[in-house]
Amino acid sequence: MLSKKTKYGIKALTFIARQPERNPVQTSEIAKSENISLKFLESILLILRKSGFLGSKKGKGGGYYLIKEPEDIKMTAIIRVLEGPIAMVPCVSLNYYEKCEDCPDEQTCAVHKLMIQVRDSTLNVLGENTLADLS
Amino acid sequence: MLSKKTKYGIKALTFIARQPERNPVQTSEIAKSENISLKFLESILLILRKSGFLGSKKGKGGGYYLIKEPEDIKMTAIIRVLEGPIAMVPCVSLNYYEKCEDCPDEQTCAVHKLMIQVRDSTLNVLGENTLADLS
DNA sequence: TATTAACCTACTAAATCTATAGGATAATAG
DNA sequence: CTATTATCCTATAGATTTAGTAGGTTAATA
Repeated sequence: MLSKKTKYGIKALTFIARQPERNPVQTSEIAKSENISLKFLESILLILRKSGFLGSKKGKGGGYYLIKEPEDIKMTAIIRVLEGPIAMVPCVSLNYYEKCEDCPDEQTCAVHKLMIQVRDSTLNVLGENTLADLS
Repeated sequence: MLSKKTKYGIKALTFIARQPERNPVQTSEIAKSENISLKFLESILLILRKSGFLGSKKGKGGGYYLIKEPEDIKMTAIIRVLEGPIAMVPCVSLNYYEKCEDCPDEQTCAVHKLMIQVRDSTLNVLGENTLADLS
């Protein structure tokens, strides 16, 4: 299941991407429009800024704005930052690999084999979609 | 992320499916071989029996056995029983649908559109794989 | 100088996950 | 009939994660 953090993050990014001008959008505006808790959204946008998706401006007329073009932001990148691994088991994760404690041999593990297929098909979808496709 | 419950369940089912004879396999044997807590595994196999994947026999020589042929057991069915919805958001789940509280209109929701694609590609993989493919 | 809005840290309530405990039930062996 | 075996069932507990709240600091603008 996708966490609310990730869900809200994607919604916020598409909201910002939809703006006609590249003017900064305030957190409160997004929170109100998308029915998201203001404080929770603040923390999410902060993560997205720190990880290079957003720029920010303080004070009146401030807010968050996209740093890159929407078509250059893949959904894989957003989800990896907010949700973590895309794979359903750590032992098939490309970016967050971890060995399974219980599993003596990955190569012969049934779950491993299956989850590689799931990962690849998911990566395919998320890699082909950009923020521009969602806006 | 896949829960350990689901992971162990799949491992146990493939273990049972791999048996040369259709003789019952004891929980303790699976637990030992697959490094799974015995009591935890007991509860998992119980679920799998109650949901129609396994039959059981008590007493000496007892254990669990497959009711259907491995090639007739799709991974979608197993995962839905152990993990719940395959979709990443409830609002695109086919078997566990729920409306999102925050979302006024599903049809225009960016997350919704994206997650339908992810769901379909995942369903495709899990629907084409059966227990026989993993054994 | 006042206002605005991002920035930052810490905390908390609730839910979920991963088991564990302790026994009840039913089948088989002797 | 009795002991043994292995499934069956309920309750509970510790750990982790999630989703959010509280309360303030910093920096830009008017």
